[in-house]
Amino acid sequence: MSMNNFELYKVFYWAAKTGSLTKAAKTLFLTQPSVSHAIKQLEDSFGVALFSRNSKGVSLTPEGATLYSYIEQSHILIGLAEEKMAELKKLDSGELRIGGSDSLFKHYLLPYLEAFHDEHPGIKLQLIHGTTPEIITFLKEGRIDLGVVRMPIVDPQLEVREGIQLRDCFVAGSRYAELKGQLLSMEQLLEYPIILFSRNSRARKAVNDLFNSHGHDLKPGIEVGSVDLLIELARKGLGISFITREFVSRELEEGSLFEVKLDVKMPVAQVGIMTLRNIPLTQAASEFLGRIG
Amino acid sequence: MSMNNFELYKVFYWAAKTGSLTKAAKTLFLTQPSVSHAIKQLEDSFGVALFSRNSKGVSLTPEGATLYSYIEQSHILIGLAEEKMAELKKLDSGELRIGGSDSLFKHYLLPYLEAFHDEHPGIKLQLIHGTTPEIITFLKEGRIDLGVVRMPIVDPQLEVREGIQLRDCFVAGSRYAELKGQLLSMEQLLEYPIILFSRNSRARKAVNDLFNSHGHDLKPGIEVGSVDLLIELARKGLGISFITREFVSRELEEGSLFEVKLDVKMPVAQVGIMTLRNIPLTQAASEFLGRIG
DNA sequence: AGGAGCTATAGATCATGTCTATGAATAATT
DNA sequence: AATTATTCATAGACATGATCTATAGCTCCT
Repeated sequence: MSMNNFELYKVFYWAAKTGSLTKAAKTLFLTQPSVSHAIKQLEDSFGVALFSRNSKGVSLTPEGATLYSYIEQSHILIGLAEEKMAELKKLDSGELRIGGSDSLFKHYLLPYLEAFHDEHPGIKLQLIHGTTPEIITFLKEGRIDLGVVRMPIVDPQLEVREGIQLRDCFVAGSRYAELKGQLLSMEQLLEYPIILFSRNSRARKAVNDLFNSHGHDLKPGIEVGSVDLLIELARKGLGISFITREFVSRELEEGSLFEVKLDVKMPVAQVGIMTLRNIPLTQAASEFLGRIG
Repeated sequence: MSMNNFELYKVFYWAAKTGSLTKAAKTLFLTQPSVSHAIKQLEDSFGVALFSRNSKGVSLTPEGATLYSYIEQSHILIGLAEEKMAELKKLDSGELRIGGSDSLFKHYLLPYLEAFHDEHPGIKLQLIHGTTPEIITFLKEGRIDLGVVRMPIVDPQLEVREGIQLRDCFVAGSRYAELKGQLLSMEQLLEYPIILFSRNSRARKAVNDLFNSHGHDLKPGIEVGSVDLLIELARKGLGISFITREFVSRELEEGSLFEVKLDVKMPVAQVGIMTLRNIPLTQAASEFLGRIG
């Protein structure tokens, strides 16, 4: 296995393509003797003449033509590769794969995603939703570039940046207008029907723990599976929803919902943006990260 | 247009393929720092990380994987090219294109062609027949590697090697047995029906000139278009054939034909093997030339 | 804690690619 | 026919840059 210096093939390519060692030299910003020497090296290594030299340049011998048919392809591929890398660098292509919960996508990331997409329409966006442990698995398997979940995350393989702070709260609609401005105790609150996000969500666990630690048991009247439904049901007056305040900021502003304040401090949750420690980010991911931070 | 040193891609290929800079270094007979440095150059040139370094080697980033998909192809092509060149050198493949007359192919080149083909069955043989000027044109157009014709050839672009000497003569079959061993004059010969090769052949022109220079006119009783027919008709007794002696050596030996001797010196023709001056020969052609010479 | 992997970094070295200068051949000028 | 302008080849000097040695840092495993 001899294996020539690949650089020689670049010289050969241009010599063959231009039909002139002099022109090849100019193309490659070399001198003509350098090109002459490079071609000679190739010819010596193969023991075969690649060009016939005539008075107005060079032309390929049959063997040279055979070689060229391979090298041309090869050269084109490298050219494409270099173009592609430039594209990736300029964020004209590539992809950005983010894992998280649908509600975080919608209520937290959406504006960033929109801006990013506007600026880099060539980047394919992929949003993968799942639970926090699922997201972590995806990240470790290399299926996503970023994970966006609620803190705390403790995993030595992960590097976690802090995102927005989420403050959970109870909200109600006009049906319970009498509670507006009041400060309720847990007991008082528990007399109303409560709407909670279902299952294994971190927010749900946090609020249950909070009530338990005060000797109460928070049992929902209604359990739903989406943040949108939490909002909708609260507006319709079916109960008091436990929800992340940032997700209902619009409704709170326009007055279709108001916060039901408790006399205990509500838990604060950090959004964490996870990446794999020591694994380089893609261009797209690092650009996107810069925007969130 | 920046254009990296292609040699870097060779290093990148092996680093990606082996998943280890150390292994790549061993493959390339380099040291690990050299490989590390080469990869760094590539990464700097693209402004993108190509590998993530972990404790047991390296693995491609998405950008690195993109690059690899191109470089792998490119590398494979160069590998194929180098294999192909080795094949051409070893005469395991390639082609040999010879121009000439059918009779020269059959009666002069055939044994060489057979031997060459036996030894190098991978070489595709191509025989192109035509008149001398046609052969010369083919040669200059690069459609054949060698031309085999009768001398003299005068063309500054051509390099001519001498091949076998051809001595033309008249031959007859048993029908004219009385002429065997005799020395005829031109007048005497002209009383017999003469069989000549037709038209614009060089041999025909030579013999006509010979007779003209002695004040005679050689008019054929029969004109044929192939050497085989010249032989066949003479054997069948339809006349006396003018033919190249080397083409009927078998018949002369076995006695089915005998030479009709004239009292004038018969012209001698050299076979010339033409190649283009200053144009390198293919491996196959130069090997073949060595055998003829 | 120690060892055995791995890669990164710094700096010295030296080989290799590149240059200059020149020659030789051919073709187009004059 | 002599001149000029191309082309590529060759030789030798030079310097760039690839490669090496030595070392450090990190992670994993015993």
